[in-house]
Amino acid sequence: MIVEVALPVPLRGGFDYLLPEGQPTPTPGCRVRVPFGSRQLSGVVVTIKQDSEQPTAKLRQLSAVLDHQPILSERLLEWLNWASRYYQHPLGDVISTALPARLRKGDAATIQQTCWQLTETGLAQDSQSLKRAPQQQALVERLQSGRCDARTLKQAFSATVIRALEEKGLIETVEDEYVADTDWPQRIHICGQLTPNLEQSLAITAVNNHAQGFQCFLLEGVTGSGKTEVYLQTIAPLLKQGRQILILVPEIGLTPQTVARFEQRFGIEVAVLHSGLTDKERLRVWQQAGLGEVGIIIGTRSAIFTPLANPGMIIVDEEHDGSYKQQDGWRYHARDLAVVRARMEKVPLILGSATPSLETLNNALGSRYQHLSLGKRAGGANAVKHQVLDIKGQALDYGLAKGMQQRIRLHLQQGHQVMLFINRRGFAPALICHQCGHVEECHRCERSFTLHRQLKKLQCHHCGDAKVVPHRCAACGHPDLQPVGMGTEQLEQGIQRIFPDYSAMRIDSDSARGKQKLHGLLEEINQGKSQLLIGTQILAKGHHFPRVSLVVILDVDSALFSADYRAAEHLAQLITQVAGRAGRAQIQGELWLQTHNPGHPLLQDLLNNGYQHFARLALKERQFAALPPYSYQALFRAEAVDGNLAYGFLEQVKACLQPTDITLIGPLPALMEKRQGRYRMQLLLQSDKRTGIQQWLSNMMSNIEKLPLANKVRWSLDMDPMDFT
DNA sequence: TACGTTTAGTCG
DNA sequence: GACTAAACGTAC
Repeated sequence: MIVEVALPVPLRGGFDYLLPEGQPTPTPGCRVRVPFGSRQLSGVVVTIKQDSEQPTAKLRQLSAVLDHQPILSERLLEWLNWASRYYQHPLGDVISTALPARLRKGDAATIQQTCWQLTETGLAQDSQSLKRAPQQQALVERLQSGRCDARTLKQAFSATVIRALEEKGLIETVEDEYVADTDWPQRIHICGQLTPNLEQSLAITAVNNHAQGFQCFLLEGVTGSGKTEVYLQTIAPLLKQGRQILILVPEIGLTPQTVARFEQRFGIEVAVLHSGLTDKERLRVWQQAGLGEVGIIIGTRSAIFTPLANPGMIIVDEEHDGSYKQQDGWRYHARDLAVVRARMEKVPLILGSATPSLETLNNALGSRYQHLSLGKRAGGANAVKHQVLDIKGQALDYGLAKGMQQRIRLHLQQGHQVMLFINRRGFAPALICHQCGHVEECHRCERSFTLHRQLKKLQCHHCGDAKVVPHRCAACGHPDLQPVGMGTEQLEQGIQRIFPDYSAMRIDSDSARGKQKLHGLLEEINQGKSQLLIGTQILAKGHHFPRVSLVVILDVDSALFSADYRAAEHLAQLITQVAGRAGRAQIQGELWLQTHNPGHPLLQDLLNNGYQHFARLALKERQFAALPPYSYQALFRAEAVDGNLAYGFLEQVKACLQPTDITLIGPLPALMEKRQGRYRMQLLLQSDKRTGIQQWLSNMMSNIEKLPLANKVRWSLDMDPMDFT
């Protein structure tokens, strides 16, 4: 018997081991401990086979089998196998990212629980002898029908009763296998269900009609159109059947309110997976979900790996959100993995967004996904008016044109709140010497340091390096150092100067360090403590600001002319999301964009015709330029202290490619050419057929790994890259 | 020659 | 990725 094991090492393929005599054969999905070089590693059994391609002499024996039951179901294992091939990432590493840290380290996968049972004397004794202690008598009688776990017993009997019987030697504790508690479907009690409007009804019916098999839905609904209500009503019948629902939300969107809404509607506990959990808590949720003890699991990106005993549906909320893409190690996209998982589990998948990604929209328009639209804002809130302000040749105070200042004042005087967006943290993005023009730069990234006045520091936003603000120019020694450009800190200070009678609040990742703090600040905003809100994108996600009537985006030009072809899409999403979160029925909301290019066609289209129309136009542009989703990309990244090595490696990769239908672009320097002291190069593969790239990669990856420069540079492959920094 | 440091190669 | 043995460099 040969056991093939996937190990958490950056090497392709499994490793074969011999099963020691007398050992029970582990099934695929079980963890095992194996000798690997000079150390012991734990991995997961992938297959059991009769013979190995390796010479038998080379094979070593398994050290131990860690699980009696597989911790990964056959289906999950098959899914991860697919993912490993699709992303061209080693299976061992894929499996290890999919497992909770505790299981990776080899902790027990089964839950042990403490149970009470009668001792031998307890069994022999007649319970009538305890007549004078009715509680104790009841307890003994309860245990006569079998052991009972400590938690349940504590609910029925006081600790004193238990202790008394223990001291009498009638009962004792014993460690026992945990029995899953799966009666939550009976506890479901639907409350507070809203009457759906026509569009919501249509969407709910459409999903219900396909609830028993795989079907992918795009639920495109403007903010406030009641997407959540559709989720709630489509999952209700599934939950009642005891089927589990997995919900993915963006990192920033996982709020206690979201969780509370699901708990209130169904009256059952919702399991939550987010970055704040300890390893132990995370393992517990993983186990509960796998045993079928929880009906609803809400989590961020990595929650897609949660096992489900009886899956009913997967929902990816705000599917366009960038946080679904893992940006290091195995660069998976949780939304894309969700599609494949739903297909394998034979359950429906809902992708929800007010501003769907062009990839998803394209799938919906091409009928691969069923397209459901919610166009009306529930509760009759007015649509926010979009307008542009041409700032060509205008004098700006802290980035604000005079006309804009007047408009802001108008809204403030009406007692409303005003929100200002700028895409830069800190005080100023650079510090320049007024005498010689020298700019303070991070030597590891060759980018200017951002000035943080509050922290009294210069900080590199690319590597996190920080130093104290110098008093003199490092080049000429002159003390006249001036900030250039503007960030949130400076805007806050400036806006306070222009509007001294109103209070300003800044919300960015500096001021809102820590999740709790962000929620606190958002609370304060909605209580009306500040009238002027200054922030970065962090403000745009997941929160409503009913008192805000005016939103200003200070600079949209950088996105319109970015080297990243997705920048316009992301800007449009930001603008639409922001507009959707401001204002309410009684207040006519306004959104203003300051730009030097008021006539830009995409901007005009967005303003006049809304995101839906813009997205279709942007898709046409992508099609014309043969960009995703009309072509498929894979990106080789390489970095090294010596830029020539990174370049040379990618040249070697390029040389592996025979002329085929794959277009190669590069090697080119990354958009951020140097980072943390390393030069970064990229080689982009593009093809109009996904299979073309896939085939070439699966044939070539092992050759690429053996290239002479492959272990001299740090390199990685990014399937469906989302950014080119 | 003894020691610390970098590098190439391997892992079943 | 982590580890080891070999190669290399340096001090005495």
